[in-house]
Amino acid sequence: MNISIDHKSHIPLHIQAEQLLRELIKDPAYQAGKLLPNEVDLAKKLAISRTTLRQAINKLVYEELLIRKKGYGTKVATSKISSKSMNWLSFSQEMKTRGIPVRNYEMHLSWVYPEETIANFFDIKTDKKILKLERLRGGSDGAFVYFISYFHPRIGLTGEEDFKQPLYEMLEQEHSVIANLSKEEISAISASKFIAGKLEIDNGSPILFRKRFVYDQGDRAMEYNLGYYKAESFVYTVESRRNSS
Amino acid sequence: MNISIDHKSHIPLHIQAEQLLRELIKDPAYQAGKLLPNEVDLAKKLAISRTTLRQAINKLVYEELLIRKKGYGTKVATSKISSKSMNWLSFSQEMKTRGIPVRNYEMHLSWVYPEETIANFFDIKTDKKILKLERLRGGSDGAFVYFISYFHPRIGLTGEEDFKQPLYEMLEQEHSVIANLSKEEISAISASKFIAGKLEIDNGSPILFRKRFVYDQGDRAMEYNLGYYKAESFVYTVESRRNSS
DNA sequence: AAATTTGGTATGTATGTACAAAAAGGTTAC
DNA sequence: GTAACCTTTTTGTACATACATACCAAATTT
Repeated sequence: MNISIDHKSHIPLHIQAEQLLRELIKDPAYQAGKLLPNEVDLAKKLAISRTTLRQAINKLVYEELLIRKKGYGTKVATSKISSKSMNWLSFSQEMKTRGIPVRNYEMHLSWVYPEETIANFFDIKTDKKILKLERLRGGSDGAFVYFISYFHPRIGLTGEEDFKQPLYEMLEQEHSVIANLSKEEISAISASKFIAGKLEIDNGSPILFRKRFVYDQGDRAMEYNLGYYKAESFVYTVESRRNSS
Repeated sequence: MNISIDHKSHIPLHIQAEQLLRELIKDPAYQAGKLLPNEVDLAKKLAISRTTLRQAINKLVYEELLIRKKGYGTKVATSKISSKSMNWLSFSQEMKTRGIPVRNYEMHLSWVYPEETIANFFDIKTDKKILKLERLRGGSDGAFVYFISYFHPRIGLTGEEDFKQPLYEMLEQEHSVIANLSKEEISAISASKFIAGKLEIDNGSPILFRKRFVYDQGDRAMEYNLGYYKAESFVYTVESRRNSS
């Protein structure tokens, strides 16, 4: 076992050291809390400089796999963090689980020149129009969310699709595009005049604002979505668990 | 402006450099894609070594705020989704990853009879007082969040603990209670008079409100936490992936 | 005009060195 | 006993230096 460092390899030493460490800390003894060899000794043993070794250790420290303590040593973190277990739901599905029937109050399709941020996200130029979908949606007693979606040209949307059925199902069936990864930013903002008008609330009322960056199976940007939720009517829930081992 | 490095300060140079960079890249010119000054020049200008500067840059690269290209330069990442999907972070940790030093503006401990909802969550009676911790926290330029925490009596908090250090670390070390599961509800609300007063904003301003139910390793309720975030100052990020793999 | 070479620039890799600061454990004095 | 001090161990901070490698653009050749 006991892999070692190959100085003649074209693979950088700190990368080799990093991989070596990853293997090393799989040892139950280390998982149980045993201290790693100290930096100076380990560097000597691997025949690399302390600086190079630290480069490797630092990476694992950043990933919260290792914990270092000055004057004490380095050990494997007791429980690493991962907050998967996520709620990957479209709006329709979200509402269904809440038992609320969805209604579309307004729908508007248009072709627009993308703003800078969107063009950057899609990695396209700003001189080519893309499809913009706006929807005012809610339950039986009124609208409570305004959505704006932009789609990557790669998908090949014509604007003739049926946007009344669940969006992601349609994309999957009609265009073989599967949403795979979503990065979301949730914040609170004041309602602009436009949004306040749509949601029929006072100007400046609190809005739960959700930006959503959606990627396909190849982790390529596919949709940029903005959601403006009427304050009282929407709660975003997140469940995260620490997983030891 | 143009902050510089204080060699006499007790704050490590690479930390100073890191904060300086964080400020620097807020400049719209850099956000637009302009290249940062090259390492050698910048190090010279700041009167620190290239190694030290690289330490700072590396951290931002890890956070996906900066992108470096060999033979080309360093620029601000285009879609700066603040990465790190881990919503499992204590407030102190959250701030640390953002490079904002935490300050406690107010702290108040009290023993109160739990409200119905809290008693239900903890599965206790309402006639026994529990510990309530209120904290007004923020950065160097003002408070931006008001926290209210209730703790399960099982933990055995006396109120004499040091609540200035990171909460979950303290609980783990002093009371061997490890937070394991967290369910969160995020919504937007209007600031009540009380909260508006604490955060020094107008009555009715938008607030990002986070309810947090925290469970220990045995999935037993341990903390009930309410967070009122000043609107502009906090964005909640979530990253979720469909697991078809 | 198009393809290729080359040089300049910037980051990437790697080492050696020195001292600082925190933690742990042992020693001494009371 | 135990509190205060000292010593050792280990990570933290910081610098100077050298060469490697990728990217870009300008000069050169085809």
